[in-house]
Amino acid sequence: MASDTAVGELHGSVLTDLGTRIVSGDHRPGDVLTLDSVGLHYGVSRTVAREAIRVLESMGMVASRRRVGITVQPKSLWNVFDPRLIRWRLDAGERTDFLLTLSELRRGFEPVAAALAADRADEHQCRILAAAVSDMVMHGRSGDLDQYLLADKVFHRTLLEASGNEMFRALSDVVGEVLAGRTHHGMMPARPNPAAIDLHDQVARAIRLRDPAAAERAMREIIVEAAAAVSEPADDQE
Amino acid sequence: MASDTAVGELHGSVLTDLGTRIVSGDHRPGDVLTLDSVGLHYGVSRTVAREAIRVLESMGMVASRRRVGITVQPKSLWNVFDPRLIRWRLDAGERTDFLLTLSELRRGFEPVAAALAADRADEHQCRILAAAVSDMVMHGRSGDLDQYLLADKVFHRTLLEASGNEMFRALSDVVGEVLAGRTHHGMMPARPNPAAIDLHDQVARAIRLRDPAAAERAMREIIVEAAAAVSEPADDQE
DNA sequence: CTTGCTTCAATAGTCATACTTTTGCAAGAC
DNA sequence: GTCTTGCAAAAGTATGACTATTGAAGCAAG
Repeated sequence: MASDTAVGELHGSVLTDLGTRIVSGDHRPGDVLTLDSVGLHYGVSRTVAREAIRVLESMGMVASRRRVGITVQPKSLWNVFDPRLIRWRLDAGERTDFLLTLSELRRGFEPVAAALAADRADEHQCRILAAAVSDMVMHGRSGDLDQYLLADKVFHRTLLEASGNEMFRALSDVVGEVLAGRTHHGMMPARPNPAAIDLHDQVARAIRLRDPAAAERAMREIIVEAAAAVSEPADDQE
Repeated sequence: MASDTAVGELHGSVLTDLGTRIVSGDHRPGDVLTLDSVGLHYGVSRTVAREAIRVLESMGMVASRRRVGITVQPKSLWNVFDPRLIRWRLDAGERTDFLLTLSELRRGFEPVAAALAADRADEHQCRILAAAVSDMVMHGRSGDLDQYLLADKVFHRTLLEASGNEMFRALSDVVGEVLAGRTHHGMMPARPNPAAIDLHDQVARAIRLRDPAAAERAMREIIVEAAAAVSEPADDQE
């Protein structure tokens, strides 16, 4: 049955499809499914349907009750930090709005992560940060936005790692998505703002010099600069 | 056998017990289970065992592979923002360390949430904030720490709600736990610092006056004050 | 007409079993 | 020593039967 798909992880595909449909508004809060309907729809056994539903339930996206069925839950109950859910929402239509939400989140934690990194980063991490900045300078000059983005991601990921706080580390992908979203949605000047790169350099230096306050301050300015760049997209001022 | 869940939710109790055991180090990363062993251990069918494992897998805590079994994953792969996981870790031995991690997180996002709330809070939320502050004053004077904690929680929860950012809102429970942890671990002076209460008042006022910068600044000072209070526990200076 | 009780049926929850698929490992072939 | 082959362990899937819960309809009493 349904053997045209890669066998061995049926529950996974059902989960992904159901999750995507809920996120995209295909199934709306209050809608009711049943195990049988799910099994029938996807051509899978109840066993598989149950496992997919169980995971969605653990993400707060559905609730299942006897005699009633499986109810899609309101957004306010979702585990919005679940990486899978974040992925689905980025892939769905609300991408731009959601990127804004994630940006606000980033604005909150990244400066603090920088401060912590200034206390805790090791030699190796400091070197990676410096190298990333150097790459940003190079690819910023040449105007290679893809390579620039890559270096930018390495910088921020390393910084969050160096913060020594596992919660911050877990948000690396979020920051990566925000950065990627910016470049891939024309919210980036054709040539990265040298001032922004300089701020990254300041952060890296402050971390190496074990100056939390300076690191936090510079990181905060990075975020401010990014927000400003978004509001006035292609305004060249270099 | 973790009977905190009623019958009819066997998978839930298995899940809770397994999760707790993993968090508490009873099962360590690299350890291998099998569905049969789980089923046997808890006296449940493979179906139920599978569902519990599936959820743990979705939390990044285990990975299951054919012919190998179910492997406990290293901490670095866990979905550390999952509310259930947070609960388990708070209940387990590493409570104090973990509260510190959460405090750092809070230090990051709560000032930003305050700034956003200054833009977005509605009349009703402003009133709740003011009422919470007033309660804090009252119970702070009378020295009723439990009631004080309650008002404090309401304040912060309302503020995060008012931020209008669902990610921040989802962290309400984390902040609540941090606050509760502080009072229940003797990290609180016998009588709350009046300066701290005044800072809460400043935040509430700044939000009502639509002054994001002031709200953010005052909230940041609240966090600083809290950190200072922890480092010098019973040092009365009122 | 309203209230409360009873019955019914829909639906999730659980279990046991049989079968399929993948894959680590060991034994043998070269 | 390296490659191939085959075996068995374990998860993945499917099915059917049974249990438990519960919303709702129907009925009875006030």
